[in-house]
Amino acid sequence: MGPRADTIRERIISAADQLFYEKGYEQTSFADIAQAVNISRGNFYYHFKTKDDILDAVIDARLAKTSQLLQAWETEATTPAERIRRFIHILIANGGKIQRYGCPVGTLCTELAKLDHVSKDEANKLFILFRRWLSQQFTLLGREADADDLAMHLLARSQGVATLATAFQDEKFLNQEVKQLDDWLDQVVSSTKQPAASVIEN
Amino acid sequence: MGPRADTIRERIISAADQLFYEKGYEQTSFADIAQAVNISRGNFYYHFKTKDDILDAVIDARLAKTSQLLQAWETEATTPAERIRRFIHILIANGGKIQRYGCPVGTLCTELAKLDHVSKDEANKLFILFRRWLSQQFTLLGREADADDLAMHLLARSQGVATLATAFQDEKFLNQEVKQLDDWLDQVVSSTKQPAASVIEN
DNA sequence: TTCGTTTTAGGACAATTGTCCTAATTATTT
DNA sequence: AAATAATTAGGACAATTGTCCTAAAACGAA
Repeated sequence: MGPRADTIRERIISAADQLFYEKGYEQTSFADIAQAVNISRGNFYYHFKTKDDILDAVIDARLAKTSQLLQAWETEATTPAERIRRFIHILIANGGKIQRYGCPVGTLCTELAKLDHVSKDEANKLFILFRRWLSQQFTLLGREADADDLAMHLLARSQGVATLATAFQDEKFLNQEVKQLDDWLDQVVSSTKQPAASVIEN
Repeated sequence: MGPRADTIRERIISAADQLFYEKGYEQTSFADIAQAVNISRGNFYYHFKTKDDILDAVIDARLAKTSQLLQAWETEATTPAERIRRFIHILIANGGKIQRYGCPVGTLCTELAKLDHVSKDEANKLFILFRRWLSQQFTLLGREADADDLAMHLLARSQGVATLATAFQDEKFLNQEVKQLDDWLDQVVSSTKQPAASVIEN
């Protein structure tokens, strides 16, 4: 495959990734991507046969990047609560882009669902990735019983905040909701008897 | 305006409304709408000059329909808490469609935001309509201080549930989250001193 | 250099897009 | 019945879409 770090193929994927996010998948044309990468539209076919192929490559890239991010959080943050908080705070870290373009995961999945696109399940894997990871963190927190429910709940809350932040472009609201999520997490932590790590009995 | 109940104009708006919801605005063509209404593509121009004109008409129709719905809730439900609960439960009432196409308000606003469409502010009025109405109900509940925050919070929660319900097609999750919203509302009510409405005793 | 492979640019292709015009057909009024 | 207005169908229009072909250029190995 591509050992070199900056192959044309990777530059195409990177440009498509950004454009799909900012303009949406259907609204982004071959011409748009070609222009962004500075290659001719004809040459495009050499690297990707169809537009769907690009989409799949972009989703794969996002999956890899997300996987990497989650892994980094695991090494950077020592406690599961801290890790979950990292997730919550991407709402602020990416606040500017979210206010302009929404959540990259949610908006893509919603668009593909409406199109009934063949790759919609592939895109949903991005959600699944976060879901599994969050679920795992809640389990480590000692909430194995409802870890997945908590993960889904947090995912939903984040999605909702992102959607309204896009519509209203309201940074105060965004910060407010993040604070509430922080409080919610604190409550989950404090209402849990004992972290499961290194604990013998439940 | 149109006194007759089933003019071609209204049938166009109705068909466009549905198609915009199911396929998205950009992904819906003149041909799609013309076929749904069973008129020729050429004739279309007589009723609407541009596609943007249809969008504006659809948004206006949705605003009117939403306004009517909220007003109906006000007469059907006597207490503000009951009215807010009506809002929460559209997630279940429209559950099937939401799982397939997402929330009609959220998905339209997000799409228009990404397109940076001229009518995006017009579409956002749908959100504003709900926001104001919910805020008013929370005020009646006796929460004038944070009524708007509560309204935004509830809006966000609903949007998030809708987005994940679309991605995961999970009815159990949807019902679960609605129950949590119900509980949340109960808590808001019980933590409030006195309803402001003309009630003598609670 | 010469050969063979990789990569490129340019354009053809049919289909579809939103928009717009015109001639014919209805419907309404006189 | 005649005249006027409202509504329609059909198609033209240029632009853009995703896809695909081919000939030239760039490259690397011999």
